[in-house]
Amino acid sequence: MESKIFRDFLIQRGLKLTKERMAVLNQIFSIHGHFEPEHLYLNIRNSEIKASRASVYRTLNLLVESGLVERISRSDKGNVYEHTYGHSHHDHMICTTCGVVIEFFSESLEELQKMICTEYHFAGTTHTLEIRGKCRTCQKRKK
Amino acid sequence: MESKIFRDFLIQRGLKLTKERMAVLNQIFSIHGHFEPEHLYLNIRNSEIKASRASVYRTLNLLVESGLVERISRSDKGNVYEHTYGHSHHDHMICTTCGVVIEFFSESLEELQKMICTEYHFAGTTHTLEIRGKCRTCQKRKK
DNA sequence: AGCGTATTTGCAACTTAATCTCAATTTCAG
DNA sequence: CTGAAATTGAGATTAAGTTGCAAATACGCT
Repeated sequence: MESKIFRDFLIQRGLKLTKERMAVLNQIFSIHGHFEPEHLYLNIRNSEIKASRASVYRTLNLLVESGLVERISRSDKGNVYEHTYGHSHHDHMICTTCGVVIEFFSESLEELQKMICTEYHFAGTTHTLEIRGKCRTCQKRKK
Repeated sequence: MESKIFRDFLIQRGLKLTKERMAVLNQIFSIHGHFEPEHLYLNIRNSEIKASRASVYRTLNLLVESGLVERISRSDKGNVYEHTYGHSHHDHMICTTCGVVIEFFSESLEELQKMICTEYHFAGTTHTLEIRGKCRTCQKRKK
């Protein structure tokens, strides 16, 4: 469970498990899909246990370091994150017209990337692939 | 030649070809590889024909719209761009230890992405693939 | 359970990249 | 050449995210 992982991460670093940190963690794992820090902060403002903007950002950074959360892109309006625990690796297609995000995964793509890394003697650990274009709906809408 | 392309782009949009815009264009195409807007601005400050920061940023956006320049990533410290004219498509491996950027291209990777797009009924136009990890040198350096 | 201390919090001030405002200047079609 | 429309530069502004610091809190120790 994610809170156990986070707790262990904090202990191992000599950090403390505060209610604010738990509030941020819970809020993130109650969100389905992607989120922006500001949106996250607003949700927390309206929840039972609150946390300041500073704490939200600080906790978010800790969560990224712990590996529970990943920053998946930087839009013109700040970062976009998603939680990765219980959420296997995937890449994104982003519609430049309506902004919809389609998640996809391809084993062949992963394999191919591994091969390319080998070829370049590069020890790849993570990657981000973002394909931009038009989603099915927006293609139709275009006269 | 890039200045002709830019000129045509401007005319087609009813915009004007100013010396400041040319200065930005020339500076960008004299840079080999990647650049950051602030760095670009500083170079222009020291060149023959100068342009203000505002003009540099405005021109940069126009160049991206014209397709001559591409924004390849958003680091913690702002955006990174590169010119694409006379510079065929490629992706990047970024060493998380020393920051070196390795450019690579794989036809199979491109093909595979096209297939995936078809599968998802997505009309992909551009993509960015960034593989992070350790470069050959940093792997060796690691005891 | 209570103590002591190192960590954390919240607030507001700050930082940094990038955009905007607007008066003065420049481009360029006619 | 002329004049309308676009552009420029300087500085103000915006917005995301970070930081300093005094007060509050978590938690190992006894």
